[in-house]
Amino acid sequence: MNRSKIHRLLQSKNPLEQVLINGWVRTRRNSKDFSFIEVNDGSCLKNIQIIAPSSLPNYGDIQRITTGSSVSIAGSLVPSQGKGQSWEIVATQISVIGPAPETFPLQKKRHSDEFLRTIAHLRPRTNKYSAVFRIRSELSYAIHTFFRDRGFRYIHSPIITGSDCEGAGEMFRVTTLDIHNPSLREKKLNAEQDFFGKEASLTVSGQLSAEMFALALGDVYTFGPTFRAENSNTRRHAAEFWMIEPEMAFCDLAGNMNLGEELLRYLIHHVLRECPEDMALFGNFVDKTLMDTLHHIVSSEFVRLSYSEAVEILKKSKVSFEYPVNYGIDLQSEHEKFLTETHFKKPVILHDYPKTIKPFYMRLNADQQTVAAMDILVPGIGEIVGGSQREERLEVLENRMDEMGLFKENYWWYIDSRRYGSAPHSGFGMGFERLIMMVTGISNIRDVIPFPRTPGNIDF
RNA sequence: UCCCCAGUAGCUCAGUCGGUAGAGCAAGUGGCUGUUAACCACUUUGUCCGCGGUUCGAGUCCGUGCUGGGGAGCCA
Repeated sequence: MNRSKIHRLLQSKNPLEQVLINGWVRTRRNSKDFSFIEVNDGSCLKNIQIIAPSSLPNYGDIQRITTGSSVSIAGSLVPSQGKGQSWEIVATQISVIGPAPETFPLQKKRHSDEFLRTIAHLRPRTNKYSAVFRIRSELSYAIHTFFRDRGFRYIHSPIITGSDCEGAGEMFRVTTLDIHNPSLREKKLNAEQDFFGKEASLTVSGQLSAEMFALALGDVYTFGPTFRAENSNTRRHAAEFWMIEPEMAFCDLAGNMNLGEELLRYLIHHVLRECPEDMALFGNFVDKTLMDTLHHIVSSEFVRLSYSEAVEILKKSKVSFEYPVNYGIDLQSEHEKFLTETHFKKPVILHDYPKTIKPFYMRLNADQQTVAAMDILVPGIGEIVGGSQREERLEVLENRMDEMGLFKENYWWYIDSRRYGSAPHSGFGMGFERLIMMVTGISNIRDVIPFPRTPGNIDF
């Protein structure tokens, strides 16, 4: 007999004579002539109720099945006589595959997120975390669908990079040199002896690679792991996270903003439609306002505002910020929060920032003072997307790099793309975990990634 | 890295004015029962985060370290 997923059985239109399920026991209750066992197999949020009649040969063992045990159950799917579920399985055969002794840490009660983080290997067996990771999977699928439908190609940009300064943050060094080897230590380690013959790091962004491919395949995107060695200790930062980076040739800043807005709306719409049960859990137990917030985001246009307009609004707001607002200074978290959560109460796309606070690759505007940058800010999360139109003019790019004191030799290939058939192009990076946080209402990034990596924490 | 808060039973937490520790859940035993995080009764469980100090006496006060959380910066 083939194993059925509980998700399918619960959607059944008719009783089924012979079914087989495998899964993990969530709870068990004894009754007079039988035992109720609730089994979850991860295929959906719901458990299926098993009726284990006392006539089963191993009924004695069945009455001692503990929460967390894995079981295999054969029987028939019948309409439930009790309230609370439409189908249940009357078992004809039950076997315990792997028992869970009483030290099993997950109880039939609510646990704190902090405790569950200490047992990250077991937390996907809870309702909330299984829902998070089903949604994470569904969002990944939707991202590929979104881009494929629009003719984008998926590019696998390298994880290990030799570009020693991509400008997006501190990098993790990659080396095969043995720091425990005293002879090498005495000789002083140097990169020429190393695997690649020069310094190598984990990527902080696939953008530069994606630009090269956009200038060949037209519209491309990357979707992969990204690494930042910043000593960030916040609920919004991880040392290893996933990022989606579309890059479009012959596309300006407005087109870039359109794509970012369209992508966010599409993804929210997708999970609301495809994962209603899991989403209801977050709406009920994580954030009561989640559904209203998401429907609002899907149905209303994002606000588009230039940096200087934003500065004006903040100055006129009469709110006493801890950090004063002034043109030329990057906006602080409290300012972004005011715009998205108090003033507009919806996502805001800020664009055209002063060039002094943005990286070299962003396209210089005609005013010579601002660059064609854009950030999408959402309530509760802050920056979820950061992007720009790229500087496609060779001389302007080289001047900018000189101004900012970069070693152009390290970027020879990047600059080369502006020498041969250069074209206007734009793109952005979207933090995948921040997207999941927005969609689920979960407030800590450590709870939306299977095994989070943060400063001082690499267990599991 | 900086600022603030917390750390007590397996989990979630209470512990008053400084007088050496408690509840619910879990676990164990028995009962009841088409039950719904079942219910009822009884039972077990402590490096009060570590180290040092003040005190006749510290879970409680002070110092320090560690761990966790929130905020800031960096950003996605």
